[in-house]
Amino acid sequence: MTSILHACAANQLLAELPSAEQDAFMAICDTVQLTFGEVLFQPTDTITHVYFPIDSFISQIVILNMDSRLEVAMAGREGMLGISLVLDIAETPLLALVQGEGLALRINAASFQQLLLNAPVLHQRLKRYLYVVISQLANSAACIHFHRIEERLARWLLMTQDRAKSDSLQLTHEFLAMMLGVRRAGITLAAIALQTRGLIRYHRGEIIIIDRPGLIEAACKCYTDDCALYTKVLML
Amino acid sequence: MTSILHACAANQLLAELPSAEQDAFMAICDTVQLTFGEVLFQPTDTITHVYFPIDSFISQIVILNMDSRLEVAMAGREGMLGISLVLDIAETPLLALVQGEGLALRINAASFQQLLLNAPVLHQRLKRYLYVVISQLANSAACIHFHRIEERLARWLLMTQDRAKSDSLQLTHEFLAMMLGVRRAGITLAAIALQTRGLIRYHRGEIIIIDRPGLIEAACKCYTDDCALYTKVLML
DNA sequence: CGCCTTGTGTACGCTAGCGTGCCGACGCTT
DNA sequence: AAGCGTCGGCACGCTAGCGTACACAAGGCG
Repeated sequence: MTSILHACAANQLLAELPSAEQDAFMAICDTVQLTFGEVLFQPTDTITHVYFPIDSFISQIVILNMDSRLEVAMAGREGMLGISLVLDIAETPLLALVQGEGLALRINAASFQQLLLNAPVLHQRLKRYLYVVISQLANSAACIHFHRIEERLARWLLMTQDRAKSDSLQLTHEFLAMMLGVRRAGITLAAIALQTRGLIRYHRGEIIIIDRPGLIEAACKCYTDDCALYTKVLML
Repeated sequence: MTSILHACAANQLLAELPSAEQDAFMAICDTVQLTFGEVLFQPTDTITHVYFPIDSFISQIVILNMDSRLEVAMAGREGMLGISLVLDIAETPLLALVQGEGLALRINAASFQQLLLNAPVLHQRLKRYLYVVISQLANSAACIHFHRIEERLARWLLMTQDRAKSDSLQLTHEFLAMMLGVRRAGITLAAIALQTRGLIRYHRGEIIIIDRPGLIEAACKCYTDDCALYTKVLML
C-alpha cells in the first residue's frame, strides 16, 4: 500500500492531490511494467487505458504516409499518455512507443473518465497539462523546421535524461534518427560533434551525458522554453 | 435579428445547435469586422475574447526567438480562435493574425466560459474541435519537416481557399514566405512551378486558383488528411 | 506626368541534409 | 574460438533551400 502511495507521488501530475482524489485514483489504478519497444497505442486506435509513467517514458510519434516518422511529444513522470480522454475523445492520432522501460500507473478509460467527474483538482491539472502539450506541439513544429540536427539532438537528450533520471541512455543512432526524422548518418555526425565538444560520451547503444550545462548550451532554446512553460502552467 | 441568425449558422461549429444554446449564444455575442493584418492575440496574452469567424480567417503563428515565424494553424468558418478557454486557460501561446478580412462573432471570455456550462452540445463540439486542432498540429509538424515548399504551398492555398470561399486570394509572396517559414524567393519558385502546371495564376498580390483538383494533386496528402479528420470528428 | 514604393524574377555561391553504400569493430551466440 | 548480426564511421554525389543582392515592373500618389 505504501508502495503504491509512493508510486503515486512519483508522477508529477498526481503529486500533492487532495487525499480524497488520491485515494479514488489509487482504488482504480494498477501498476504495470512497460518494456522497451512496446507499442501502447497505434494511430486511430481506441484508447482503452491511460498511463501515468513513474520511471518509464513514452514517445509519441506521427506517422506520415506509412513511411516518414517523427516524434512530436514525450511523456514521462511529468506527464501522461491518453490525454485526449480529458476531452472525452477515446482516440489518439499518434503512435505511442515505450522508449524507457519502467513502471507506470494504468487506468481503464471508462474508470478514468468517471474519476475525473469527482476529482476536480486532478481534472483541472490535466487540462493545464493538455494546454502545455498543445503549446509544446506548436513550438516543436517550429523547432523541427528551423533548428539543426545537432541542436535538436542535444535537446532530445536533455529531455530524455530528465525523464530517465540517469546520465546513461540506452539508444542507438538508428533509433535517434527515427525520432528526429533524419538519417542515421546525420545523427552520427551530430553525436560526434557533441562528443568532440566534451558534452557526451557514447559507445555502441549507450550515450552518457557528461556535461549537462554544456549540453543545455548546445541545445536550442526550445529546451529551456519547454521546461519553463511546464513550470509556469503546472507548478503555480 | 435574422442576420445574426444567419451569421450564426455561418460558422460550422455553431451550425445546427439546439435552439436554446443558439439563443444563449446570440444573446451574448456581437458581430465584429476584422481587418487584414489585425493582431488579435500576442503570445502569452490573456485572452479577453473568443472569435468565431464567419467569412474572415485567422492565422495562428509560432514565434521562435523573436525572429523565426511559422504558421501552425488556421481558423476560419470551420473553427474558432481562443480554444484554450475550453480548458479554462485564458492564455494563448500563438500570435493570431487576421489574414482574411471579414466578419466574426465575438464573445467576452468570461461570458463564453459561463455559456459553456449551460451549453453541453456546444461544449462537446468544441472539445472535439480541440482534438482536431491537436491532431493537425502534430501532423503539421511532420508535414513542415518532410514536405517540399511546392507541396506545402499548394496545401496552404487550398486551405485558404476553403476559408475565403473565393478563387481569388489577396496574398504576396512575402507574406506566404512568412507563413511557411521559408524565403520569399523560395515561394516565387514554387509559385512559378504551380503556374506553369496551370494550377494557379497570379499577379502582384493576387493569386487565383484555376484548377482546384490539380492543386489537390500537387499538394501533399496532408491537405486531404486534414479535411478527412475534421469531417470524421466533427461531422459525425 | 513622373516618382517612389512595393512586388516579383532571377542569379550567385553556399550549407544542411539526403540516399546510398561500404567497411570495420564490437559483442553476443554457439 | 569462430561466426554473425548489429552498430557506428565515413565517403560519394546530389538536392532543397538558404542568404543576399540586384534589376525590373506595376501601380498608387503627388
